[in-house]
Amino acid sequence: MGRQPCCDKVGVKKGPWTAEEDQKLVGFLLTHGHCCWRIVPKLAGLLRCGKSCRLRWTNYLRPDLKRGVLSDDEERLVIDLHGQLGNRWSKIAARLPGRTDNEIKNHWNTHIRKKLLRMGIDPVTHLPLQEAPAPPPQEQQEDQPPPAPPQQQQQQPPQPQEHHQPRNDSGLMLQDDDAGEEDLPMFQPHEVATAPPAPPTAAAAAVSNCGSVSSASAGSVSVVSPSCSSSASAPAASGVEATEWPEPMYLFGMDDGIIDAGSWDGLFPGGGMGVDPFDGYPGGGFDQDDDWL
DNA sequence: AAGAGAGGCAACCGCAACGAT
DNA sequence: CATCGTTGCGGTTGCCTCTCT
Repeated sequence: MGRQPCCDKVGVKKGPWTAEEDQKLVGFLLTHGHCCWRIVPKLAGLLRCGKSCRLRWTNYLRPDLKRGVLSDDEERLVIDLHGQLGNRWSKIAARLPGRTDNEIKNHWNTHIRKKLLRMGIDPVTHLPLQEAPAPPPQEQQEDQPPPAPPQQQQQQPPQPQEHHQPRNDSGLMLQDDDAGEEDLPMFQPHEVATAPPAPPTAAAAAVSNCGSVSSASAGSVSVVSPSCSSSASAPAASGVEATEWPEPMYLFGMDDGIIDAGSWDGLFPGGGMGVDPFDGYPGGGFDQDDDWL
C-alpha cells in the first residue's frame, strides 16, 4: 500500500541523542506541548523524525519517569500482569506508574525472563516447564515449536516471544479482557500492588517466594507510587517520590537549561509532577492550536 | 593490564489501530 | 464508506559498559 514514511529520511539524524537535542526537545515541549509529533522536530529545530522525538520523550525525558531498577514489588507485578496480558507492554506499563513499556520490556527480556527460566518456569505460559519436551533455555525453542501442545489450555501462539503475538488474542490465560476491559477504568495502582488475593500465576508466586525476590507481601507494597500518569485519577497523594528526576534532568540544572526542576510544580498546577505535564494545560494536554496554525 | 565475551539499555523499524477528511 | 495521515505498540538491533579470563 505504501505507507508514507514518518519523516523524510533524508537529513534525519539517527542514533543516540545528545544533551543539546534533549534540551531542544524538552524546551520545546514544555513551552508548546505537542500536537503533532511530525512537526515537533521541525519547530524545535531538530534533525530528527517525529517518531524519534516521541520515543525520546516518552521513554526518557518525561519528567514523571521513575528510573532505576524495578523494585521487587514492581517486578512481581510485572510478572503477574504479564501472566494476564502477555506481551502487551504498554498495558503493563500503564499499571506501573513512572515506568515505560520499553523499560519494562527490556527488564523482562534481560532479567525476569532469565530468572523465571532459572526457576523452571516458562516465561511465556507462566507454567512450570516440566512437560516441555525441549530443554529449558528458550533459545532452543526458537525454531522448534513444541510438536503438539499438550493441553489446549496453553494454546499460546507458537512463539509469542519471537513472532508477532496476535494483539487481540488472549493467548495465555487471559480472560479475553480486550473485549470489555479496555473500557473499564484502570484500577488504582495501589490496588494492584496491594497483594493480590492469591498469586495469580505460578511465576509470580514463585518469584515472590523466591529468595531473589523477597519482601513481596507484607507492608512494603507501597512501592508503586500513586503518581500515575496513565491513571490520572490517582490522587497525587503524598507519594510523589516518583518524581525522582531522571538523569537527563541535568538539563534542568544547566545554566542555560530549559527550566528549573523546581518550577515544574508551577507549570503544572494540581500536583505538579507525577502526572503528564501536559495534562495540566488548560483543556488538558495541548490544545489551543494557537501556536500551531 | 589487555582482550574477549556477555549483558543491559536506548533507539529504530515496521505494522496495526484509530481518527479525520 | 473509503482513503489518508498520525500515533501507538511490540519486536529487534546495535552500541556501550561491565565482568571474566
